[in-house]
Amino acid sequence: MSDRLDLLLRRPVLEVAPRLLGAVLRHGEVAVRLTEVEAYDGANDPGSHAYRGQTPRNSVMFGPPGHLYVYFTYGMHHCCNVVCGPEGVASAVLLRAGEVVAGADIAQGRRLGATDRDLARGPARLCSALGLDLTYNGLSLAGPELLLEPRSRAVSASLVSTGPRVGLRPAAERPWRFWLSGEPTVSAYRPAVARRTRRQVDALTDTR
DNA sequence: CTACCGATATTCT
DNA sequence: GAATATCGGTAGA
Repeated sequence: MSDRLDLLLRRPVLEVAPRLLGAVLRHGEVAVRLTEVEAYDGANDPGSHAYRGQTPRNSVMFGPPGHLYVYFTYGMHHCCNVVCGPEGVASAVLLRAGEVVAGADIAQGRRLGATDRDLARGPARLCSALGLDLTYNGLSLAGPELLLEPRSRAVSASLVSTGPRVGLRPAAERPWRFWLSGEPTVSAYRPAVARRTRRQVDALTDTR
């Protein structure tokens, strides 16, 4: 891993996350410039997969920085994170959205029907556009297959917006989502909502 | 544009 | 059994 990437990813996750805005993640011919990320602070963060300790799914988060943590959710989607902090500290940055800056034809093939703007607009869409799934879990971001190219300097703070994370109930108030202001590829904000259970639906629709 | 909802594996209670 | 770091399709304003 380049010294620059290693030094960056060893910093506290709340410093790393905004500094990844504008960085480029490459997988083969496809490259995405990151426009939206979220910080997850391991054992200190009730919203983190690592909050209750190590499991088979989250074990990569507990390893060294500079690797990709990929998880499978909702029975059909993949999402990916950059593991950061020193080994043993299970913090990570969820890659929520980006702009496809190379290999758009390949990304289109993986995201049939999507407009350019929507190719990587959302964490599962970003994974799909880059062709990332569980077989990439734990892979190094220092190449050759996967390469994370950080900016030499963080984007100006005036271009960065922050707000609550998306889709979380625990610790939803923490403003740990970071995005580039005004970028069209930033995902639509959807607050977590408690959905009715099937039983409640049945009770409401019971005619009797 | 917003709102809702189904699909569905893994983890948690 | 229920919740979940989501998305795409549909309906309606």
